[in-house]
Amino acid sequence: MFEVFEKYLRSKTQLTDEELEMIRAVSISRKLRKRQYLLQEGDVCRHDCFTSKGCLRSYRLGDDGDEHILRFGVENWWMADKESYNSGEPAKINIDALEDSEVILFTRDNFTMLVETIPNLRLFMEQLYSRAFDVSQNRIFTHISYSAEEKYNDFVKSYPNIFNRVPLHMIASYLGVSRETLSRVRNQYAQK
Amino acid sequence: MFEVFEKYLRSKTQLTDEELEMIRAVSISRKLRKRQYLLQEGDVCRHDCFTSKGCLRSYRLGDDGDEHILRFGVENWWMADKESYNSGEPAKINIDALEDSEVILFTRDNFTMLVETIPNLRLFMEQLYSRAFDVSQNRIFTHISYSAEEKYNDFVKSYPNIFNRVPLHMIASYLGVSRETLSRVRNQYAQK
DNA sequence: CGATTCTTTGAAAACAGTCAATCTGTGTGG
DNA sequence: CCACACAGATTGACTGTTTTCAAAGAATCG
Repeated sequence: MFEVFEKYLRSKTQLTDEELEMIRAVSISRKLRKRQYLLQEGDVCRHDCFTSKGCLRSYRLGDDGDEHILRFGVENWWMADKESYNSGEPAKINIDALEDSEVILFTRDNFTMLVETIPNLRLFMEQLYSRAFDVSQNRIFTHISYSAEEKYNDFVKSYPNIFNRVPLHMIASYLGVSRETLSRVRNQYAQK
Repeated sequence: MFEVFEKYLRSKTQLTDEELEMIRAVSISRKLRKRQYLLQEGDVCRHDCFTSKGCLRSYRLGDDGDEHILRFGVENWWMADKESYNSGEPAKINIDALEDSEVILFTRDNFTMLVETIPNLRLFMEQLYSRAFDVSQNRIFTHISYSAEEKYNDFVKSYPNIFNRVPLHMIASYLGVSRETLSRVRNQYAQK
């Protein structure tokens, strides 16, 4: 299971075999069944999670009690509640598997040790964080300026591999519109 | 003008006098008149900007041509188009002053030199970035799960110092609702 | 096949946006 | 000091979009 992660790292970084072995040594491989939790609200997020196979999502419950999907994560995506992971506070979000999945986990202590020992890994992770931030900022822009239809089209364009893989009502949740609205938006769009 | 920034750093970090002097040496102090641009769409964002006095905003134009406010920045807040700053690509956003302001600027090269030389500064900036990311993620949650009224109340609660300082129609833009809707929402709320 | 999950559709209600007019306060120039 | 312009906020009437509720039609899975 580590092979996928190793391939990912080799394609994105210039790590040596020794460094990769060091990473492997502290990695934790896990299988997740569909619908299985990786993190539950109230627990502390103790791991950063790389998805080597399958599909995860993170979501948070609203006051009304329904699920609002924050992110999806497929192969080669990272997933964690960074807020809880960094602060040690209980997580406000849940993470679960939408498909049978395989993940690589790292405890915070181990991962901190790795980035402090391996400069190229630190560099890579910093690039990753700043791109994650940019993505987040761009998503805010879509929310304050796009209509439901524009948000859907943008999503399909940006994440074709996710959109044809997760149920539509979850995309609706991710976009912040009702499933009925998204269904209508999409069918009107198909007619054009 | 550097004093405000120095005070900020002293309160948040354990930097030595030598380190602070090193930072000061590469800092650029600028005054901005109200309505003056710090960054215009299409230009490359060459500086990270600390606001020591006044109020800035960043915004991006929609296809329709109107302004969508991404962030406000008052005293002790940082402001930049990180995407352009890191990539060297032209900025998609604008930054301008809502009040006569004073800012401290750092070029990317200088700031990189600083964080690589001063471990405590690096640590502090990393904490800053991760909190900025958390804030960003939480804002996405408000956009997918809150109504206009809830978004307004949340904003007032989270940023009391900004809400009583910038025009209402800009808060509306920030929240992604029309100024008329926000005006109504707020007056209904006042009646309770 | 039966159960569950997912998607679609219709009709009504709630919500938010647009357009236009008015009101308010502020500041500038004569 | 006044008149005027200007930016900001509010209100009303109307339109359009989105949600909600309810039902029914696909698709999937054990």
